[in-house]
Amino acid sequence: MSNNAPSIQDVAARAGVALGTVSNVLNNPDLVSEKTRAKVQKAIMELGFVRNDAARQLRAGSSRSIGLIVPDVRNPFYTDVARGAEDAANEQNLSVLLANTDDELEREQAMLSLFEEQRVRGVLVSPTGDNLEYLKQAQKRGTGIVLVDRKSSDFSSVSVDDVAGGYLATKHLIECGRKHIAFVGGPLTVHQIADRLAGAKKAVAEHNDVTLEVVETKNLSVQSGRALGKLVEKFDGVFAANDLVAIGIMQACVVDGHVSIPRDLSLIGYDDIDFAAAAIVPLTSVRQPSAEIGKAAIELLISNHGKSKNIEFQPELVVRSSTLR
Amino acid sequence: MSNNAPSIQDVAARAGVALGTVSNVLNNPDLVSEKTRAKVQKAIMELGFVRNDAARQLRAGSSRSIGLIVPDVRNPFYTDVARGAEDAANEQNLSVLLANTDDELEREQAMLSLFEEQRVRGVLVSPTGDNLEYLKQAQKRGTGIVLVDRKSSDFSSVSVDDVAGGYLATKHLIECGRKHIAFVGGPLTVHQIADRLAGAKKAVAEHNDVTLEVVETKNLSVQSGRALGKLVEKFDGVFAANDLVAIGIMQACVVDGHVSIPRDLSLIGYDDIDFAAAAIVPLTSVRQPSAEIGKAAIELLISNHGKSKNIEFQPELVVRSSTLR
DNA sequence: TCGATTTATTGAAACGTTTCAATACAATAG
DNA sequence: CTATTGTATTGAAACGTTTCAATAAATCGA
Repeated sequence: MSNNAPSIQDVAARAGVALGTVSNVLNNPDLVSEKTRAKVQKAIMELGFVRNDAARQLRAGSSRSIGLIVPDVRNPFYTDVARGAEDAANEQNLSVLLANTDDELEREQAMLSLFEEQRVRGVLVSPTGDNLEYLKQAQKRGTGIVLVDRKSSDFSSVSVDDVAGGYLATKHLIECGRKHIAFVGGPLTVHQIADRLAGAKKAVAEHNDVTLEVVETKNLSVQSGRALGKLVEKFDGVFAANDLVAIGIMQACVVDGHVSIPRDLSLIGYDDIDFAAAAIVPLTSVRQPSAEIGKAAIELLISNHGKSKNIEFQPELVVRSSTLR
Repeated sequence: MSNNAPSIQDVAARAGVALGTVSNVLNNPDLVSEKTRAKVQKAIMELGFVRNDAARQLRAGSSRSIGLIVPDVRNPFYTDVARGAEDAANEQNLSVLLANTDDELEREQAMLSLFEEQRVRGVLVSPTGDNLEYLKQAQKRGTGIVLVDRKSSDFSSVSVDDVAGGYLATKHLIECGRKHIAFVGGPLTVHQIADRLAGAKKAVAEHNDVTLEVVETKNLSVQSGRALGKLVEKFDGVFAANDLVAIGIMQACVVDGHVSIPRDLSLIGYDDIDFAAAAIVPLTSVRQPSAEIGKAAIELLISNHGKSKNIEFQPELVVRSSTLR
């Protein structure tokens, strides 16, 4: 930015009015006579005046942005959440700024600090780690925090019942007649993943001829799934902790060639992203209402008057070819 | 944010030092003696002080954020670009804030204004429309602008030769023996799409027994592709303007059932997103170096001293099953 | 015509930082 | 012991808005 951007003062001088009048044109146009308003507008145009938001915020105290911190922008689930949040925010004339942490706690904290320093209206965050202490600190300082895709009694939150989702998925595999099931995903320290696994264990526990094995991955990317390669051959059913991993596994099977889905292997994912339906073998998945999650989170943030509130959606099984018998 | 967040003044009082010293602890720690620094740090902790970025920026003039405006966050191509940009920015201790416009010019302008008012370090933008006038205005006002995935002599830019890409794709279809080719995508007012079409026309013009027909869509989403349904039956080759549309078309064919890819129809997409390789039929595509584009754009923005500079990458054909003969 | 009311405009004060010239103090050299 | 240099600390000024009490101008009623 050039060092001498025109200020409200400059506009006032050029329009031949007082500085307060320019401010009124900007913020309370109906307090200003039509004639004066026109003069000021003209001066604004001619000078190319752009309001300095830093000064505005400093004086007015509040910002019109909301921060959204996600662990992986490349996961369509999160961009779907973001779209839902955006739509809800735009209705209130607020903007959503998206920040990516790449699963790194350090970046998560840096982004939170950035948003706190910017005094955003609030922050929606899908925390990657298990320690929410620093989020509590932020909340204590007065920053509105809403947890997304994660539940905690200390914050408002919008989540999906991941235990139920894991149970649904695994029960479906069992109903397809599968006996040797693998749960693929990680790191297991991630809450959502641990919950999905818990649900899976619950379903398996109801049948004493079914086994469940955990194959932990570094993260939930297509690459992680693909890297497993033949590892899946010893199983007849795989529950992947999200669709990206499932798609990766599917790619590995196709390259390998001699594992056929769903004949040799039933595969189920999680999230039901748009691409699940378009996969090599259309992927059975557990649907989370992503856009609604984003929308609900914004509403919670805006209406939050002290009390924290937890919204939990129920997941839904979407059966496609990858688990047909 | 609670109305009375502690200020530097409060910290100074508590630590028993002057306000300027606190500022130095924050910005020039080596100017402050170890003893004093410790006292101040302690006070900061105890009060839960968070620097007010608005005030900081107002006085210091510069921000540490860069805006990135994309037409569609749900298109993996753009999130890949974002990741590249982020990585490059983080190296310089800068943050990238992502804004989505959903192909709406109005939102594009609103987001640009937001970033301008925030006096960001610069804005990377992949403009949706054809009229770049308002971007020129912003540039004239002093905001650093770098065009992404779009070329113009008025701005620095990082683009890919879309005419060459369109040519590559179409030539490949022709080499597969296809005679009745459809170009699917839209709106054609979008520059990239028009260029890809131009490339396609060029390739077709070299053969007098090949026809090219344009099927215009409202946008480049999976839904748009899927909505076409049987429309594609009259062609034996389809060049989709991006992978999302191609995947949608593929879904429609699979549901329909009696169009087989690649036997009846050769299908090629554009962007080579991760999911292309994982599609029902692995999708041939034209690869754009997305992360490199983001990285180059940041570097251009940072090093931009007056002169505008255009970087153009060359696209690359990635052949998969959807166009095997 | 005059006071009362409404409407439009004014400009000083405040927001919380960074900056920087001024000052205080400590260490060193002669 | 003084002069010089270097190191730490200080606090007023400035950044560009919004806010708001005060004033000016216009309108109205009788």
